[in-house]
Amino acid sequence: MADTSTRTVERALLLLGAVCDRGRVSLAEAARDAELSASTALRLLRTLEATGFVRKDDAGYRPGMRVVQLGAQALSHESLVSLAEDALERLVGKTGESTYLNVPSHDGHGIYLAVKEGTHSVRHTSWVGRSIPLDGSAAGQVLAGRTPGAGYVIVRNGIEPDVTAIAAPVMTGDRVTAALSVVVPSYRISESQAKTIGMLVAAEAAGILNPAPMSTGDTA
Amino acid sequence: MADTSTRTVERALLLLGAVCDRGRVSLAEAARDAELSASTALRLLRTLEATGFVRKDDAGYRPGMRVVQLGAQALSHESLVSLAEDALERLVGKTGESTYLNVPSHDGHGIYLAVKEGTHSVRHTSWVGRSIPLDGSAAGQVLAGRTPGAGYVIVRNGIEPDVTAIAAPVMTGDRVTAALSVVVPSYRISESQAKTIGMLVAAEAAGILNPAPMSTGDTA
DNA sequence: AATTAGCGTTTCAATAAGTGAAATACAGAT
DNA sequence: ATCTGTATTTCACTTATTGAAACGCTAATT
Repeated sequence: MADTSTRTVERALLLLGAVCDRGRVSLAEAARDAELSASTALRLLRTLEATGFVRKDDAGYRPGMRVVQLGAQALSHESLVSLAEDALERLVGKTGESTYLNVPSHDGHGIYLAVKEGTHSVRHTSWVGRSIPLDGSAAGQVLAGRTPGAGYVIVRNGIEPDVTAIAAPVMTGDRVTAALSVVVPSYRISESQAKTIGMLVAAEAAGILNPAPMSTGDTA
Repeated sequence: MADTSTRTVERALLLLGAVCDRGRVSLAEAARDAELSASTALRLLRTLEATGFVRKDDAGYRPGMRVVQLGAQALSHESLVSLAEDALERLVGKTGESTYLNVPSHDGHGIYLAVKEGTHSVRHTSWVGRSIPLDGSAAGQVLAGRTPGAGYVIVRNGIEPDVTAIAAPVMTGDRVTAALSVVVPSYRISESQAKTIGMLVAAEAAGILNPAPMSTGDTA
């Protein structure tokens, strides 16, 4: 078990994660986050800096261009979107309603990263990349980490009148990466139907980054 | 200065870059790309895998969720979009036309990641996140790496009739990260005007990830 | 069928490389 | 003037990384 890991690299990546999580950290904070001595953290952060994965300014360390670049590449290529599309497809199949994948964008907004339109002739419509305010939307609450114990959020007639949005978090570890949501014309859905869909969405959302158990194990 | 780096980490990040660059690599390819011995590459890739930065399937290694996650975070926070917005602003200022930042999306499409509308009352209009086919569009050619020596691409009446698109690549090293484009109603622009704008766009695009020398230095 | 070529993987001894406590310097708060 | 927290450097210790070599495997090649 121990020989599969490379401690130095693990630590560096941990540090990178800490920097990206917080957006901006001081050396001491990062070191505490990653449980490293200041000197080690400093050395590793410098390596990350030299490779463009973090940038340093007066206030501390911040995510670097390389992260953005690789992230954009990966995000584009497939990954999240393609993984989510399966889930979106299934949700449309089961509900007939329009389904969306949202990620946080800048400044209190999120964007629709993937869209799968519903099959009802009266349905909610949006487009990939549309920006929505996080405040007051179901997806927004989810992305803000304010998902109640049930695992999903229902917002009736929030930002958009006449529609009910049901969203659940796509998690990576304990971070919310994206929100999966179903948006339904309010007149068509009862409270209990909404809850049923909520559980559906939550289940699909949970499966996106934690793929269902497969036979291919990491037996090593 | 050289001792500020941590070789193991550098190598791991190099490997990560190789994986993300190609989208999917075999161990041997990655090892060659990073100029590492197979055994070292394997060990490092396993660490990256264990931390979620790469995933492994039958076909090889691919970018992992962590990359997507951190990338999305960083990308949202600011970085590419906010950096590009300066350039977009300047282009609108100089041309009066709508300007866009495009990144490759999945399956032969790209999306508008940032938009700055022109000031003319008759102007091209689109929205953030709109998906466009890469094939036949100026941005598409740029994103596909098919930018001619001039450094920009002009497409007249391509996907959308009546409009002329002028795009240039946003590079990171030798990779195309995004495309910066200006879209103009064709009737308003001559061939030579298009070329002038082309050079403008190319210059702005070049500056986005290779910021121009500024007075605000990182004096360290 | 036998052979070659390439890949993924494991092993292991050599040593290169990372480690962290301690010391230094600095800045702000008490 | 003292204290607390930070960023940084140094250095002896030794752990953890390294890469050649060997292995088993699959897919072309002869």
